[in-house]
Formats: sequence, C-alpha cells, structure tokens
Amino acid sequence: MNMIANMTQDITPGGSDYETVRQVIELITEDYRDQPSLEAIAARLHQSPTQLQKTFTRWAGLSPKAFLQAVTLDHAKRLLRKEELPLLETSIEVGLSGPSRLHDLFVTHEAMSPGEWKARGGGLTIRYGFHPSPFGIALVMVTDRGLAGLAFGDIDDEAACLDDMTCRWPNAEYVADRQATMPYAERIFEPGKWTEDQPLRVVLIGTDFQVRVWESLLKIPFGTAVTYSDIANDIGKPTAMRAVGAAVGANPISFVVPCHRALGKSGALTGYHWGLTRKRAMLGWESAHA
DNA sequence: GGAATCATGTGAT
DNA sequence: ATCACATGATTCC
Repeated sequence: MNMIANMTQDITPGGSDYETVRQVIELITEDYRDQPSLEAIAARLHQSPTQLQKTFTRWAGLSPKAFLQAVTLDHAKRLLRKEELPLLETSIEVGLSGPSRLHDLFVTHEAMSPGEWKARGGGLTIRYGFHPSPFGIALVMVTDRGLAGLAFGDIDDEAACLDDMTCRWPNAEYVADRQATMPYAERIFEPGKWTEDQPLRVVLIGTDFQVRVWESLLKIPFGTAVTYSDIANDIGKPTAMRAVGAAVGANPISFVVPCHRALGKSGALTGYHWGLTRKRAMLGWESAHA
C-alpha cells in the first residue's frame, strides 16, 4: 500500500532541524571508520544529499564534513591546548558582529544556601515550560530568583525529561507556566540579547562542592574546552578530578553552565547526561558560531 | 592500540 | 560504612 516515502521529510516544527542533525552526527560517529559519504548518509536517512546538506548547513552554519572535522579528536586537542585558535579569532575580527556571543560573561549566578539545598527544594516554587531549541526540546525551569534548570529531550521525550529534573528537588512545588519560562528560553538561545544591563540570572542549587565546579565551568570561554582535571585544579583540589566529573554531570542548567566544554584529558568526549550526541552537537555548533 | 585495573574525592542511602 | 560515578594513569595482552 502506501509506502512512506516522505516519512522523514516532515518533522514537527521547532527545533526540528536538530532531529536531522542528531541522526547525521550519530551516524557519522558510529561509522566514522568507514568515512561514509554524504550520499551514503542521505540514503540511510531517506533524504536527498542536497536536501540534507541544506538542512545541516542551515542549522550549523557548517557543512556536515566541516562539522565532523570540528568534533574530531585532533580539533578537541587543539581546543584543550590553550594555544588560542587563530581561526576563531580571525573570524571574529572579520566583523561578524553578532556571533561572538561570549554569553558566559553576562550570566550572573547566585548559589542557594546550604539550608535551602538540604530542604531539597522544599518551600520553593518552580515554574517550568517546554520550548524549542537548537538542540531539541528544551525544558526551562525558573524560580523567582532566576533560571534554575535547563534540560533537553528529544521529540516525545518530554515526560522523561521532566521527571529527571523534578527528581532533583523533590520537595519543590512545580507549576507548568510556559508564560513565565518563555522569556528565558528566548534569551538563552539568542545570546545576542544578553547584555550587561540585563544579565541572565541563574540560581545554582547544589552542594558547596558542586557549585564551585559549576562556577568554574562558567569561566570557560566560548569555543574552548578544558579537561576534568583542569577544573579540579581550578577549584584547588587537583586530585578530585573524578569527583569533578560527577559534579559536572549533576549540573542542572546544561548549556548555560557549559558542561559540554569539559572533555577527557585525551580530548575524547566522555559522557553527557543528555546524550553524547548532543554534546557533540553543542561543541560543533559552538565552533561554527564562535 | 585497546581492554582491564586500580587509586581516588564526593555525594547519596 | 558502602557504593556509584560524565576520570586518569598504568599495566597487561
């Protein structure tokens, strides 16, 4: 009967490009030994090569090939060596006014008191809403003090995503309020809107150690990366690299607190709470926008 | 090269 | 006390 030829063609609007991108990255990463051609990839996704190329480039500003190159071990190692990437700097100087978005500079953070942390969110009202983002559906959570949580999910994955977050502060009161989270969502993924006048307020809810790790992450400049042991050094506990890994993983505000810029010492990508593929996507996206 | 192994700090139960 | 980790260095094939 009717074969679904156009099945992959229409995807729901809003962050939909990411779905395609995700599959491309996944595919390339799995079969990177085979060096699959654009053509082969397109065939696997039931799309025409040109269409795929177009979608991908619209999303990343980079061809799939260039993108993949940016996520390669070699490149990662270069990010790690603090030998400033001449490439990035020139492209900024060239006058791409917008994209320099060193958004980290305009984030103000505030940590919760230990007492509040121990209450596990008790007495706290958290409003949340789902919004499209370049990396899939984003779950945004805010308190009256500022942004408290940011999570990602794939299409139709929203419930699991929400679960994951509400578990962290089980005693808090949760209210679905898309109106309240909307302004945050808009600004997060449009870093051009982050100004010194109106910095993005974030609230770090975690233990003392975790908060220190997260603050350290915030200092990593856009488009660069550090190792877990770098962070351990930065907070004055050089031997706690493993603990750092755990703390990084517990970061409730992914992307804003750039946990994706933490790599293994070899430059290899290690785990990511919301999926390694998403980590790759973020890194590649950043190299393209830097 | 890669798999297995161990030393390790923190946080949750 | 004990266990699970988004690590990292070392030691085996």
